[in-house]
Amino acid sequence: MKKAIINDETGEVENTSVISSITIDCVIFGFQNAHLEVLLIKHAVGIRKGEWGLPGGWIKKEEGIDKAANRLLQELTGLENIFLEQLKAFGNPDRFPMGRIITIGYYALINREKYNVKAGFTASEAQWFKVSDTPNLIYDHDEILQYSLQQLQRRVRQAPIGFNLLPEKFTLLQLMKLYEAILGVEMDKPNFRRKFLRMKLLVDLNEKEKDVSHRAAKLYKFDNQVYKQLTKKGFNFEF
Amino acid sequence: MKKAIINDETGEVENTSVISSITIDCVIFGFQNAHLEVLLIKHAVGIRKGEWGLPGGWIKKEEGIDKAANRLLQELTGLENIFLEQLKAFGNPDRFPMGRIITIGYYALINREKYNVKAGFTASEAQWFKVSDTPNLIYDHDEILQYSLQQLQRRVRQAPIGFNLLPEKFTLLQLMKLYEAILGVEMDKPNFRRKFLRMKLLVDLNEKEKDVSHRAAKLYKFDNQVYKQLTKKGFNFEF
DNA sequence: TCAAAAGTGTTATGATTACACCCATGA
DNA sequence: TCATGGGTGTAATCATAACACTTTTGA
Repeated sequence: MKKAIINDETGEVENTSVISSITIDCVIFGFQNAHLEVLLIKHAVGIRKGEWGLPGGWIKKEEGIDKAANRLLQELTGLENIFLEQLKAFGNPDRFPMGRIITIGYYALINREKYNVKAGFTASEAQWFKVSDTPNLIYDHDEILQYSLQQLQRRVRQAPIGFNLLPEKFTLLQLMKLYEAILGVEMDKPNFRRKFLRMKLLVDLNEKEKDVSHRAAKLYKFDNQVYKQLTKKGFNFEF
Repeated sequence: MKKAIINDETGEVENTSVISSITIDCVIFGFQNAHLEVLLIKHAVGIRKGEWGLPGGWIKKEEGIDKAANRLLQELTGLENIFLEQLKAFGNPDRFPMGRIITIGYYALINREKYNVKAGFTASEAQWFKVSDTPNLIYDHDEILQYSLQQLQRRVRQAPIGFNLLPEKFTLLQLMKLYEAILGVEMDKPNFRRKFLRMKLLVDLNEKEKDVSHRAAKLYKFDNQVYKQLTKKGFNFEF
């Protein structure tokens, strides 16, 4: 993590096994109670102590950038094989006040059910925030978060990446709430279910919800194999 | 340009006013004779002499990355206010054989009518290639080109960026050929014209083609102001 | 029996597709 | 007059949107 390597007050780099002019910052999205959330880190030391920012770190000299982002994510969450995509590089000359550092933004989509089992950070250091209700972030992290949201909204229409935010088994209403939360729109339940079922991307698990105080809904899962077979000539997730 | 700063044989950086671990590489697209083209540079010195690659260069210490990309583009083409967007960072540890250098990819769309007037490079150094018929490129530039094509195909459906490749005045068939070239599909002429005209994005110039050996077509222009007014709730350029 | 969400049905409207066909112009 | 592309018409099909309605379940 950043604090172990850079002196946050002088901006000097204290470890020469990394590339000193580039960092990685990662927007980690989760979905809970029909809300899109983001995992933020509270800075423990330095002049920015107590302020919130995106999790990030350095790239090792012999390490690819995707690999570095995966490593950081694994250090932070304890999870492997997380959905992770690069956003872009952010490089305003004044984005980091103690020196010229370009950062490469990533965003990850995680299934909060898995995350809760073994979080790598204590609650005081890392915390989930609703994306609609985040504190002011350090450096240009607000800009990176903003961009990642737009990117998520674009990508979720091009490919079925949203499923990475859901548990393996989910109901159609959960799926609809997910799209509503990401795209910030309201949808029609009957039309949504027909549209999605017509795509033939969901596998009916012949199971039902349990312990709900209303009619139990069917559970589905997303089958990536089926998707790959169907996706010869592009797919559309417009809503 | 790169050759002025880096020793291509040793990989040593001979200029300390730049960030030595990051470069910029730019895919410049043009459109001519119903073909999508890309501008490549022939390396004049070093061990890669004679091979083709993307135009690129260094980022100055006090310079933002978008600004650096714009500067490079202007040095190369003599044009200002070109459409330019970042692709992403490319950072495989072995992408550049003489050291660990991460590159930030950009792509630009230029109107070839304007470019031909005042090219910054001589014909032996810079040359247009059809994207369907490019030579093997140095380093990871084939990967960057490949990615930029996909990105162009995605972006052209989300926003009317394709117009940057056309002359200011164009016919509907030219526009259709552009979409066909970018997306690699065949389209139906009557349906295309109706669909595009229905969007109300084109301004009828009340002018006609000249010197064509068939019925002269109406000329249109794209009005970005109109687009911005219409684009409150997103637009769709699916074909 | 009520609330809450699951799930089905129906209809109007509009977009898309796949054509056939006529028009204008220079060679 | 022919080739070339410009441009209009039309009908079948499909997707979408809006909303009324029935079903299931636990409290």
